[in-house]
Parts: sequence; C-alpha cells; structure tokens
Amino acid sequence: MEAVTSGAEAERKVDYILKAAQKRLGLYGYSKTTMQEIAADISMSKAALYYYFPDKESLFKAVIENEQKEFFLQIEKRIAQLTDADTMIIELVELRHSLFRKFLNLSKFRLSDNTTMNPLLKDLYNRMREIEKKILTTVFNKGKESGIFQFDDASELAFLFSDLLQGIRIMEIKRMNGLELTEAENNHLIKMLREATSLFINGLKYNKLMQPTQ
Amino acid sequence: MEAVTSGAEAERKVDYILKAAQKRLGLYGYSKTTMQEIAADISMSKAALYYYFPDKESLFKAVIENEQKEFFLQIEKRIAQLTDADTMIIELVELRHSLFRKFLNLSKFRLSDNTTMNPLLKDLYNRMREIEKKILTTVFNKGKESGIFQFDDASELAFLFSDLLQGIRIMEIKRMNGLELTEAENNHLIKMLREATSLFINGLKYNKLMQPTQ
DNA sequence: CTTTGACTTTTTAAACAATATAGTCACATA
DNA sequence: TATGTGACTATATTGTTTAAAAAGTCAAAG
Repeated sequence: MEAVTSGAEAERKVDYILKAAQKRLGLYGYSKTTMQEIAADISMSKAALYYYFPDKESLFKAVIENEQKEFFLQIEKRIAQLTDADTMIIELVELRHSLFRKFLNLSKFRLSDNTTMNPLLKDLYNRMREIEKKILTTVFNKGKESGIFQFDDASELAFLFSDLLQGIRIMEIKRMNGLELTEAENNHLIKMLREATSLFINGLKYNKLMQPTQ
Repeated sequence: MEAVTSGAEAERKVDYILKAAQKRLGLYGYSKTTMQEIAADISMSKAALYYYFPDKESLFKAVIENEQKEFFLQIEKRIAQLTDADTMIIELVELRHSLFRKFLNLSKFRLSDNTTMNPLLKDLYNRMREIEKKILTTVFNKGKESGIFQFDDASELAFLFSDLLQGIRIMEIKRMNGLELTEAENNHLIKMLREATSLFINGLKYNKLMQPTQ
C-alpha cells in the first residue's frame, strides 16, 4: 500500500504528491478528482504518480492516514495538558469537532460521494472510531479512579458515548439544507454536542441507575 | 389526499384496500408494490383503486397514517398508566422501539428503497419526530414540576434526547451486516438505548453543569 | 355510485455506444 | 539504476436509445 521508494529526495516527492492530492480531495472529493489532474497540478505526468503509488486508492489512503495522524496527535497533546476527567471529555468533544472540520474537510465525504469511495471511507471511519474509543476509555477510567465517575465498563461506555455523538452529528447533517454546513447549522451542532456531553458527564457523576451489564 | 367517498360501505371497502396495501408495503416496500398487485390481492381492478384514492402516494400515505395513529395511541395509553416522569421516559423508549418494529415494519423502509419513496418517508419521519418530541416535552415538564428533574428548556431537551436516540438507532443500523436486524443486533440496540436513557435521566436528576441556553 | 376493460402517459429497466479515467509498458534521460 | 514520459490498453462511467412495465384516465355498463 505504501510508496515503493526510499531516500530523502523520493520522500519529498511523495509529500509533494500527497499535498496535491489532499488539496483536491478536500475541494472535490475522491471520485471527482482524477490522477491526471493531480499530476497536472504539480507538473508531472500521470504515469509518474504510478511510480510512487500502486493505484489511486493507495494514494488517497496515504493522504487520509497523514491527516488522521496529525489529527489525533493534536488531540492527545491537548488532553495531556488537563487533569480532570470531566474537562478532558468536554475538550475532547470540542477539539474533535473543530479538528475534524479542519483536517478531514468532512463536507466533501458526504452521502452523495460515499458510494464510490466506500472502501476508503469505511476504513477511515473505523479507524477514527477505534482510536477515539480508546482515548475515551482511558479518560473514563481516569475519572473512575479519581472517584468522580461511577460506572461498570469503560469501553462499553466509550462505545455508547461515541455512538451518541456520532448520532447527533448525523442527525444534524440530515437536517441541513444545502450540501455544506452553514455557520448557523454548525453552531447548532456544537451546541447539541456540548449539551449532550454535559448531561452525559452528569449522569456518570451521579450514576445510581446504571446496572452491571447483563 | 383522502378517499373521495362517504358512507359506511365505502369506508369498509377503503379499509379493505388499506389492509391489502399495508400487507404488501410491509412485505416488499413501496417501490416493489404495484397497484395492479394490490388490486389483484382483493379481486378488484386497478381502476377501482383509483376510484377510492387519487394516486399511489395517497393510498400509501393513508396506510402509514393509520399505523402511526395506532402507534401513538398505544404509547399514550401506556404513559397514562404511569406517575413518575423517569419511568415514563424509560417506558417511552422501550415501547417506541417495539411498536416501531411492529407497526411500521421498519426494515422495509431502509436505505435501498428510500430514494424512490423519499417524499413519503420524509413526511412520515417528520411527523413521528414531531409527535414524539411533543410527548417527551410533556414528560420532561412533569419531571420538572415534581422536582426530580432540573433543566432549562424542555422542548430543547426533547429535541436533543430524540436526536440522540435516533442517532443510536442509525449507528446500529449502519453497523449491521445483512439487510434485516438480527436478534443479536436488536438486543444490542435496545441495550444501548436503555443505557443512554438511564444516563440521560441521571444527568437530568443531578443537573448542575447545564447552563441556561446562550 | 361503483366497477371495469381498454386506452394513454409516465416511469423504469436493458442494451448499447461513446467517453473518460485508471492503470501498463517500452523506451528515454540523467 | 532511479526516475520520468507518451502512447497505449483495459476498465469503469456516462449518455442515449429502445422496450417493457407500471401509473393514471376515461367512456361505457351494471
């Protein structure tokens, strides 16, 4: 799946290609970006791209992996600066939201396009959730240790919380009119996410109803 | 949108048609059910259907409205038997889940078919949520009056909660393999719904973080 | 008032051609 | 040898035509 080359020069070339691909991916999405166009953008021939990447999918996979790495790096950096589990979660939600928009340019990955790029999208999506859940699990456990949260199974909780947030995002996207998220729609979304998080944390702090699983 | 007739005899005939349409709708979905087939099922001519209903859409709209009416009737009946707001909400979620499956035969309304029947589906969906939110708002307010819930805006809360539940449903459906919800998948779904509801209620009971809106 | 068969119109589906894009390769150049 | 290219092939997408199916109409009849 990776580029076939080694050496610093080659690496710079690969980065160059990735940048170009990233730009078009963010702007037009997967299926509306051709290898020809990417090549032209950086004054190369299409064939040269195939020297560095075996196929289109691999190229874009590399783009996405790059962004994802940076994305989670920033999240963990911020989390590390905090001490309380509850503020960590709140921060996590906020950061996740803004970074997701910034790095992955979500708007272009939307429904219309998602039949063609399904394999890529699904992979991206699964990894995202996997890592997110791992981080959440850690934070929940930290809250439990420090005595402010009460619950049974942290990873199950992380699963639920992650689903719940994703659900809110989907519902907001379903409601929106155009193909882009307007400023108002985005504000509403972040407000919903905040409220849900706030209630969720509260629920964990005074959790008396929650039964042990099965 | 309604049948053009009056009189008890005509009404019985309309019911007869609706039953036949309902059966096929549940079995095959909107686009895979023809007027011809419905007519044949009850030994009528297709033209006769058009005497009672102006078009296909109206016929199926009537079917859906029928089921919806029955659906919410049962919910409100059950709610009326309860006194505590928190158990009301739990019951509401449980009932909503089982009745939705029973009456609206959700499985057939799914993604594959939803491009063709979009207008109908959207309408159905919007009404559902509208009524659901109304009921939720009432229950939340009841909880506030009796002093067990603390929050600012009941209808906003209903909106959030309703979204959140729907989000969990969607996430579970996205995860599922085949086209039908298996027993295991359904169990997982209902478990998630229960946990989310439980946490949500807890959050409302000890709500100290929740800020007044904006 | 209700029902129908025969009819017209509209929608959907299949088959095919035309186009665009992914991907290959023999050769060129440094 | 490592990198790059133009010209090629194979594959996937899109557009167009045609045929079939289904929606919807109507004059006439019971």
